[in-house]
Amino acid sequence: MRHDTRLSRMLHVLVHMDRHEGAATSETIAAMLGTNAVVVRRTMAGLRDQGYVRSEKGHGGGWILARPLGEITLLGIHNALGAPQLFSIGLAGDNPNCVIEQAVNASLAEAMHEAEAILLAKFGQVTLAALAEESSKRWAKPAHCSLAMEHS
Amino acid sequence: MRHDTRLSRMLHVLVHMDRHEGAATSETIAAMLGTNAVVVRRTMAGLRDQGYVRSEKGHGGGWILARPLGEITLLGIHNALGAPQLFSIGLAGDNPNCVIEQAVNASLAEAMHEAEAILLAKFGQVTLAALAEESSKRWAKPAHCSLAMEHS
DNA sequence: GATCATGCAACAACGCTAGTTGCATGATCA
DNA sequence: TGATCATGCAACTAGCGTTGTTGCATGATC
Repeated sequence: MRHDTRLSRMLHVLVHMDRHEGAATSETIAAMLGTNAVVVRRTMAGLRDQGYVRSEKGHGGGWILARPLGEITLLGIHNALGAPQLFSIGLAGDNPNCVIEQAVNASLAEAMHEAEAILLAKFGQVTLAALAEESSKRWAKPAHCSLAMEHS
Repeated sequence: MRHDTRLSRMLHVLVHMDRHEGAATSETIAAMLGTNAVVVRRTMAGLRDQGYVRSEKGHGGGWILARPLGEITLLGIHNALGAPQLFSIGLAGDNPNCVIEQAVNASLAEAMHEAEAILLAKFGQVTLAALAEESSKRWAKPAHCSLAMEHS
C-alpha cells in the first residue's frame, strides 16, 4: 500500500519558503521535490484556497507565504490538502445486514477514531514556527535543499 | 487512496467459522466476501502460519478454526496478515540531508507513532469472543451471510 | 510585444492490489 | 484403484488511482 507524502513534502516546502527571498516558482519547488511543476501547482492550489500561500504570475512570480509560520499548524495543512484518509486499513461493507460484520466494524472504527483524534490533536498543536526553530536549534546549520541554495 | 479491508473481512470470516459446522471451503468464503477463492487462500495462509486456522484437503475439507475465539485478538490477526501499514500518509525522503525535512518528519513520525501505539493497544485488548458476544447481545438475531446460511 | 509564470483540462504512464488461470498435491469416497 | 474435491503455488492479466506530461489560455513584468 503506497503512502501519501504530500503533507510531509508541503510542510518542508513551506518552511523553506519562509527563508526564501521573493517568490519560489513551481519549477524550483518541483526540482527540490524531484517531481513535476504541474503536480506542485495542483497541490499548492489547496493551500492557496485556504489562505496559506499566494501565487503571482509573470516575471518574479511564483509562490509566497501568506501567513507567518507561527500561524500554520500541521493540522491546517493537512486539511488544506483535502484532509485525506489517514488510515490505510478500512472497513468491509460486503454484508451490511450481517450483525457480525457490524460488530467487527464497530470495534475497528472505535479504535481508529480514537487514534485519529489523538493524531489530529497532535497535528493541531505543532506550528511550522516550532519546526523551523527545532531544526535550527538541533543542528545549527543551514538547510541544504535546492530551494535553499542561497543559504548554503 | 484505497484502503485495505482484509483485517475487517478476515475477522468477520473467523467469527462465522466458529458458528459453522465442519470446514468452510475457500469457495464458500469467497462467495460470502464477493471475491475469489485464490485470494481467500492467499490471505488465510498468513493466519494458518500463525496457528489461527487449519486447512484440510479433500472431501469435506476447507478451513477450520484452530483456536477458541477468546484467544484471538484483533492485533493477532493484524500481525498474521503481515502487519500492513496502518497509515496512508508517509514521510518524504527526497532530501535526507536537509535539517528541515528531518525536523518535519521527526514531528510527523512522533505523532504517528503515538497514534499507532494506541491503536495497536486497542486491537490487542479486543478478542473475537467479545465481538461474537457483542453481536449476539445487541441484535439477538442470527447473522445472515452466505457462510451462515444454515443459521438463518 | 516578448518573456515568464500560473491555471486548467485532457491524456499517458506507472505501480499496486485483486483477480484469474493452470497445474500439482493430497485426502476422501465409491 | 480411480474419480472427485479441495488446497498450494506460481505466473499472468486486469482494473484503479495517482503521478507525470502536454498543450493552450491568462495575466504580469520587463
